[in-house]
Amino acid sequence: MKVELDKTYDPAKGEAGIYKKWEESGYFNPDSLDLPSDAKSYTIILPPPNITAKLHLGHSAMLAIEDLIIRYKRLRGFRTLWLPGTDHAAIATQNVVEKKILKEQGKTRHDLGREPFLKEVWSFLEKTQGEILAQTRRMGASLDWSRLAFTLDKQRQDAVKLMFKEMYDEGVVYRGERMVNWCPRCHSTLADDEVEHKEEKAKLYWIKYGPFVLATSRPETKLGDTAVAVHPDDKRYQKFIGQELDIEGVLGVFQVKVVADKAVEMDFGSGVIKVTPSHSFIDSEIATRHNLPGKKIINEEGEMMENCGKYAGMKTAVARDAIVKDMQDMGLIDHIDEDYIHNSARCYRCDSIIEPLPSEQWFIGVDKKVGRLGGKSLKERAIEVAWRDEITFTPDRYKKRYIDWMENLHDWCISRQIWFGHQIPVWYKDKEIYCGLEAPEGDGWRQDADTLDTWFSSGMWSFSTLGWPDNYVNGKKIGDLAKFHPTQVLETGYEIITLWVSRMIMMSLFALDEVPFSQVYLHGMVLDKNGKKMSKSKGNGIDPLEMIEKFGADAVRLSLLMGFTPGNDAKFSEEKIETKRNFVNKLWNISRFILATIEVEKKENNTITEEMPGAKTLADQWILSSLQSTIEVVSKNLDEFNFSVAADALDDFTWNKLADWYLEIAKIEKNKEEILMFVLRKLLIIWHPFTPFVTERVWESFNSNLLMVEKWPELRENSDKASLINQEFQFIQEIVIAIRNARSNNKIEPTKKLQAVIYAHDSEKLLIDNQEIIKNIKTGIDSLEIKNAGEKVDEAIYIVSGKFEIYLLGGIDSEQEKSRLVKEHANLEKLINLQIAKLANEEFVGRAPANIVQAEKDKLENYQKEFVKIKQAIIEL
RNA sequence: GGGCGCAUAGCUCAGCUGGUUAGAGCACUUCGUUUACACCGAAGGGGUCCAGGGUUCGAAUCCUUGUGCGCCCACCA
Repeated sequence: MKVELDKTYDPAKGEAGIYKKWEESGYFNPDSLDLPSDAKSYTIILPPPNITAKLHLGHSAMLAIEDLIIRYKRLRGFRTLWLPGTDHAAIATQNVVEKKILKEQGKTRHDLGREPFLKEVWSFLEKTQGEILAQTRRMGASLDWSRLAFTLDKQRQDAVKLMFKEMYDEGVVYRGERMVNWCPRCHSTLADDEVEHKEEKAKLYWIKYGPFVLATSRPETKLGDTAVAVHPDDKRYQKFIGQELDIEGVLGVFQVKVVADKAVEMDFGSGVIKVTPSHSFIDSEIATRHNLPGKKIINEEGEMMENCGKYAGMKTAVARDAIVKDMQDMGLIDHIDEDYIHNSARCYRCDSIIEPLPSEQWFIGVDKKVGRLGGKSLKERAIEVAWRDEITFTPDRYKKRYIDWMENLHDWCISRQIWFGHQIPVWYKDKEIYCGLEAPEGDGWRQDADTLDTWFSSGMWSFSTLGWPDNYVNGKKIGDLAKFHPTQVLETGYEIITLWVSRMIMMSLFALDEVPFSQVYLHGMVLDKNGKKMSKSKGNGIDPLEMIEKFGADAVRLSLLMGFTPGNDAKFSEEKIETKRNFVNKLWNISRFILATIEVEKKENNTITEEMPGAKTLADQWILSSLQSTIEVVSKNLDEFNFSVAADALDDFTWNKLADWYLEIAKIEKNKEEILMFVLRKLLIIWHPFTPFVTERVWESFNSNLLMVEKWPELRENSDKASLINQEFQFIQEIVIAIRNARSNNKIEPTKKLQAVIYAHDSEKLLIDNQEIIKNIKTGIDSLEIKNAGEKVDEAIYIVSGKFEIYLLGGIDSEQEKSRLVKEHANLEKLINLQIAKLANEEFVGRAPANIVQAEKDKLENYQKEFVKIKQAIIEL
């Protein structure tokens, strides 16, 4: 039978059906793959998207890359597992839902209360999670849905509790009163890397402070001052160091001590700073070094506390104005800088100004030496595995960034005063404290109200998804954990190295004493066409679903895979997707043409063979050897994560070699069914990881088995013959292009036939063997004479190169022809002079390798030959 | 303040360990409905590879300085 494909590829027509077919086959699940028992595993755990909103293009890029890797490895015979999941994203989700209920119901979470609020959160996330999973399927992601996980489902809750308890028992998790980043809006602590620093203009107040004048941007914190500090080497203030001073303040006179500390910069301001140990990180450190008391004056609401007299209850910003006014009345303000630029710390989720506060919180001690880590700390082990290349980074510059960041890591504050998340598994009763998986027996126990930082649970993602702790018995991995951990590669965005990658490494080392993955591949950000981050508020985003509907999932995938290099951001536009849609259609039409020329019977494993079909002509040999080297290049670059390079090579083979040349030749030489079929099969297989839908759809038109689990073509060295074949075919191509060029140049009607005489120097046989190609492949030659050499032909268009001479009869436009020859002549003259100069340079001839010098000599010789002939032709014209 | 990245055709980018007349796609010009594809085909125009200096027989490629843009980290009261 003949297979007939539609004239243009319509992605909408088949994508959903194909995805369903894949899913129903069960092959997304590695347990269903038909593999030898010793087949190696290849695992990627999907970075779980936050359930705060539906997916954006960045997620699509991630899915395209990971699905590419997984499909490639599956075709290569690996036991591939790509495990899906979503992230509860504690604080982010809570913020979104808080905004939602405020808008819809006019209520805060406190109006609702903990349980009703959490109910709202769960119904919200059910909806977004559904959207996210649907979008993921639309991209064609071959994820094992049977292992779908959520960072806050029952299994993960159990894992988190146990992890917390084990860390608590080892003393890695501890509770302590420390300075924390406090977001008054979220009413919670934040980790250091959840704080963003934004440059902005503020006022800098120069205030009279006892014998000093000093600068501060936060005069209201004066109420919490317990010292002033100067640099130990500052000559101006030597005599004050160690003194107790009486300072006049808005609430009366108070005492401060003068201390000397190197943290103070002499050149900034007046070189004197007021020290507010309870509301500044730097001041807190100074206070610790000098044993200074702290005085807390701002509460968790961001309000001045009762100990602030008449300012009590005011928000800090209000109190600041009030205090400044009072100080002015008292003559305590020296002057005010109105446009002082400084960095303000803000919450990465709600943009509120961060208030540093002392607070009792839970921490992970990254410097705590741990028995199970061989007496080393989490930090030490996490750095060590990178140095030893137990984990490698692509691009490798991120290894340094990772290590730098790790080395500066402070203890990680993990408790959050929000409701949505893993509640801390600790119970209190009077002075007693209990950490465990369940509430302790007996009355009067009260569970810690706080929840865990979202990165605590996502840090466990590599192994909590694979069945830890159930699959970890007496220090031995069993089940999925044994089969799939450590995973092979973590593919994620570089912006998340510190937040997530590092946490995963520490958590896995602690729980299993092994790395979570052996490679980290980092992709860049998808920017809009002006190079700006896409964001909802800017309205410059592109909705992936809309693009899929318009151009198809394959086109969207290709547009995110090509033109992206590892770790670098890339600009993106709808036009780019459009060009990829065009390519997908080209691939479809190549298939359409081949299938239309061939009788095929739809059957299982349709005539697939590792044996190359016999090549009858040069073109046959050429396309087969090109295919072979393309397979090599694509495989190598996929192995090295150079996805764009791999796709470029495939694109070049498909369009420039197969479609533009071989298919045209097939129309001329005929009887190529076997080779066309062979090439089409291989082509569909190697394109499949990039464009799974269109390839599967073509495949299913003549196969009853699935392309998805086909076998990747074998790699073999291209024979020495390949380079000769290539050279010979290129020779034919040069002649064809030269003839077309001459036609175009002389403005010859496309339908007008020409006569040609070719002097082939020593390649007469080669050209005669391929004369049908030369005559018919868009060259319009009706009679062709080929000889090794011969007489000049009059009244003909003359084309000369180092390798051949062509005379074209029947269409000459003398003017055009002359100007073309003159141009060519001038160009050659330039080249010849360049070569002569090069070869006259004794140092070049003396020092450069002999083969390079010889090549340059040959080049010159060829130029000179052409030059002479062209000169002659111009004269005669 | 410390670190990293980028600078190549109008646009988006390739150019690995230095060696053809520096490439591709889009855009542009001319021509084309020869039945796979106009989401196409053929031919063509377009670049002192950011600037200065250095290494080398030879530099877009290596070193150095500078300029411009972008990012990360730290942070100034």
